[in-house]
Amino acid sequence: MRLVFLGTGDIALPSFQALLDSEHELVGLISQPDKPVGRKQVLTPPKIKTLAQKAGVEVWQPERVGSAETLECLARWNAEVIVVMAYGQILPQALLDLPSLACINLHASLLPKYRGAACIQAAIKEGETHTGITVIHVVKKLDAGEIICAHEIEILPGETGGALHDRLAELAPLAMNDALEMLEAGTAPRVSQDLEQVTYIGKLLRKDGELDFSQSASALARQVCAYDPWPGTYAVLNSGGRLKIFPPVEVDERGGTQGQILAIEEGRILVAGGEGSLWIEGLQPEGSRRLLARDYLNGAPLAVGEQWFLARNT
RNA sequence: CGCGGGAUGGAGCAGCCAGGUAGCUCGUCAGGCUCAUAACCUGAAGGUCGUAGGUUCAAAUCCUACUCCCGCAA
Repeated sequence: MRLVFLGTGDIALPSFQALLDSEHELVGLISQPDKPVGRKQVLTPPKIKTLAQKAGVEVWQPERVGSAETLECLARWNAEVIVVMAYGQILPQALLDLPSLACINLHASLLPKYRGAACIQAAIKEGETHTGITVIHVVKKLDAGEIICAHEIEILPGETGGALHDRLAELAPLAMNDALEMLEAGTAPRVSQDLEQVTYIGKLLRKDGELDFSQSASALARQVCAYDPWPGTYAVLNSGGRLKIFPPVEVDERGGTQGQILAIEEGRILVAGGEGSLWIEGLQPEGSRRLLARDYLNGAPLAVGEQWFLARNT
């Protein structure tokens, strides 16, 4: 089939590569414009753009995907199917109508749960045991289209958002190929999403990584894992300032005053949450680099019983 | 020129403001204690104090420039 790919995020890389390696004719890539990245704000192209250019696939990076030029470009490419994954803009109806067969989206959750941007992290944070890639028809409403197929994987204990992201990236081409085969054969199902089950997850901000120690230790642990490496999690120190917390963390049954140090053993620090407590092993003070709790303790000795993190009453 | 913190033996920090003997908690090594130990005791090794200039009798400390690391914001 004649295909066009819309994607920006790294999670789309394996799927894009799979199309390059396939029998299909990949005629173009639409990706977000190069963006300034990091502290130095260096203008960086999306990796998928570099990959496309190496493979000799035409690339188009519009500011707005609904622009007249973009629609002209797409019309010229004349795709049968448009494949979208982690593109980062809402697609206008005019664009959805262009492909002769379908415009499909690879979404990194088991829809209808976790529509939206931070679906991978949400699945871990909410304590799901499974997640996956869902292939849907793109409609104007975000992630609301009919389902073609879904591939499921188990979320491993203690798995981080980053690790799950990478596994879902590798899973995506399998789901995509299934969907493309069925579309080509004309046997693709169109299953409506159960509206009762719909949840929506917006973009994550750095601020979402703040740990609230009135939450149960298991909820805190899931948050730490889910938000690694982005947006990361931090605790607000009782003395002011922030301390980043990294996985792995371990839940303990012991309880105490929220934010209080209950024990220091084997280079790990046990802090009380709203219910149970959390063993912390990796952390990073402001202005410093990432440390093991063991090393941190050498320079900033903490005592058992000390109120380390701010207790929240909410 | 977006705002801010930092660079001191192998690790994490203090010392800097009010210049004058290199300090703390660990680690390493050796010895001791012990049935034994990651525990305890004793001792030792290990540092051009990020780089380059400047001020001074004297600079980790004050001044200037630079390099690198990090937090926030984007």
